[in-house]
Amino acid sequence: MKNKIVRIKDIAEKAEVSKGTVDRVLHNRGRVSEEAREKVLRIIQEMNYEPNLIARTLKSNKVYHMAAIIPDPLIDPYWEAPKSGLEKAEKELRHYGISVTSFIFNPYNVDSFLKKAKEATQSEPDGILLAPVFYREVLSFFAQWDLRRIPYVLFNTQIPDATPLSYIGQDSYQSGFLVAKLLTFGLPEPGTFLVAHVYEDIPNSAHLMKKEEGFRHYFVEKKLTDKYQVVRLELGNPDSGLFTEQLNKVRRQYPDLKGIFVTNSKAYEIAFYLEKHRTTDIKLIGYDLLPKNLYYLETGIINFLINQNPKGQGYWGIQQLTDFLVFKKEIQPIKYLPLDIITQENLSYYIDNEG
Amino acid sequence: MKNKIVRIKDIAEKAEVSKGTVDRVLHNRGRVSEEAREKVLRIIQEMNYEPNLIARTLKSNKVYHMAAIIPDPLIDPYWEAPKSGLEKAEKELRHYGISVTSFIFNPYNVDSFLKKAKEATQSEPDGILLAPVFYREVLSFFAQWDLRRIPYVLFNTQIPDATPLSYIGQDSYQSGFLVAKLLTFGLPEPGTFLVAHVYEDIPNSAHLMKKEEGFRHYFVEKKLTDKYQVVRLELGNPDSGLFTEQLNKVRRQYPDLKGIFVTNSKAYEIAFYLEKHRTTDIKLIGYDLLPKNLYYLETGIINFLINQNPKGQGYWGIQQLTDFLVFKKEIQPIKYLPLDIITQENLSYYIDNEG
DNA sequence: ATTTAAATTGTTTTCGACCACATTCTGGCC
DNA sequence: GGCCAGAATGTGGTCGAAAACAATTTAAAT
Repeated sequence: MKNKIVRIKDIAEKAEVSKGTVDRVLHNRGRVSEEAREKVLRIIQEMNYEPNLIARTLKSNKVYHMAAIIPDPLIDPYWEAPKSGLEKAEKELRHYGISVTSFIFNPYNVDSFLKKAKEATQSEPDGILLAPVFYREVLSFFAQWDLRRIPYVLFNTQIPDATPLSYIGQDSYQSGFLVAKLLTFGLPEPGTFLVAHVYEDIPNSAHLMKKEEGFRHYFVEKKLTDKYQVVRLELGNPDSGLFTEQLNKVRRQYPDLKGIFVTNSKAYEIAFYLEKHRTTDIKLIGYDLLPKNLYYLETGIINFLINQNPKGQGYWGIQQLTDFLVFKKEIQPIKYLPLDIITQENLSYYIDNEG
Repeated sequence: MKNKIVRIKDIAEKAEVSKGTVDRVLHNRGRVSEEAREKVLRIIQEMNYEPNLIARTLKSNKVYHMAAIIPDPLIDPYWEAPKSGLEKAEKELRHYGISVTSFIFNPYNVDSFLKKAKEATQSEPDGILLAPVFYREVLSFFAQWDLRRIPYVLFNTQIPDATPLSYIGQDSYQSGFLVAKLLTFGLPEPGTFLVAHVYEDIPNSAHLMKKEEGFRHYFVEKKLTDKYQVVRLELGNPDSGLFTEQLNKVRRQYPDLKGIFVTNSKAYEIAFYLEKHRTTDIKLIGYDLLPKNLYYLETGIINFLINQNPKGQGYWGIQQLTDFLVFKKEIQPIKYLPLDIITQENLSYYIDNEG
């Protein structure tokens, strides 16, 4: 009953070979006779051997350098969370020889991205964690890294034509689908919904389009297209007068506006507008637990937020790279994080909690 | 770049003593001259030494026996998840010398619980994980364990008069509060809500009362008591005819019944009833991602489920005990798990995912 | 049959913390 | 000076996996 822990030595004894031979079989190195190989493999199966990761990492105290290429949190506060997540992972994994260097670029400036991605590549890292916000520009780097056999993990934005070690983030399509459900839940009368893209480079943001697609598809699938109408709006810089004017126009044009779906983390900009215009009958759903969003969630202007768990994305990104490089585990190519539905009432359990 | 990892040997060299002396200083054992002690302590500070946990746990191959006292999954399928969670933790932590023995009792039989709890205590475990479903009976065990200095972690049910190492689970009050929000979200007309306790020993289930309390309090706090009415019902064995009769009676009595809140994982029993009676205008919210619940979530009879993350509760319970016993970490006395809101559209990301 | 290279298998050290054991040092006493 | 207790300090083996290194066996060539 008491399954004692099986060591290489135990296998060696049972197979009547030396531990050197077992080691060679385990790692497919050196030369081993077919006979010995089979016997050892059989006994490994039988005894259900699992290598002791503690001992393994103690021995090979190699240092793994990882490069994290992420946008500047000072420019867009959304990126604070992934950064703190990867820092948390680095701290936990330091004893496994993990060291992370951040390369921080301006998310509104392609050249800044190119420069930092180049620097990161030149630092010859053992692994790369990347938020690929510039769809077109990132492709040539993928080619380089593939060539140099540097594993890279993407997060936040899913890129169709890439074969990263892993993608970590949400299923954008499904998240739009979910938002549609929440906005229509319990609504008796027909009306109009607005999909708002706030201050984004839309052609370069495939994931935002996926969200809209999922949103719209909900109405088709549930046969609600007669009852509800969906319109879209691309909003510019929130600090400009144009922003307000665009929203005014939409409200005039669709007096039966029932809800707004903000596809990125800037729901607070719309909430600010709604508050100023004392509009309380329009439901508002957006993404991410930024302080400004939380403020409007508390006041009730934002009804729900979808938590993209950005901290977790940074954290799991480093974890995945470590699992691959250090522990040689199988990596799932897509790690979808859950679509957490956040409201005033369950908010506190998602803040500064969870890996 | 001076990130070289500091070892005991490095400190010994710098302090011009042997590593034995450094060890004695670190662990306050044996005798060390005041002079040497101070010098070593100073250098430990200077070099910012942190012991290598990997090496430490490799050496000390002590085995920690943990006892998990949990209800029988064959009697109530809810308990499968915690069991699989703690098994997952055991597997991950086996190399740290963690071994878990389960003591499984019948959740509808006090004597069975007493017997198993006694057995567990007699096995002299290094730590205990417990689902304290019998409020009164468990108290004397707490006293025993406190006396014997056996750390115990509670999960699922919070017990007011206990000082466990840690409680893991949800805030029951807040979860009822959240359900009220969801049931009333977007509802224009007034109506009645039913709090249904299905087949439970209510006086002994303080956490279910907490849920009801939170639920009712929502209406008070939001000043909705004029608009909505809340009634409660304690239902017996779902297999009996009485069960159906009770529900029939409630529906006759409150024709404006708008929603039902099932306080435990047995929402599927009510869903079965609603389906049979072709009732589609009553919203239904319950707990936990049991297969039967998921079936009715898919068909739309259950609108939302609150995920209590029972697998995570088992998992984190063992993790907390390990952090305490093996890694000597500080343990937070309450670890509230998030109140995950589950609907058809985000369900898949919560199933068989996550630790 | 002897030599030799190749193929196979065995042995030993290393990683860092820990701990039992061994050794050296100090001061007090005859 | 010599002896000894007790205080202070040093040494070396252990954990399991890994990998460098050493030794042995096999098969082919002369």
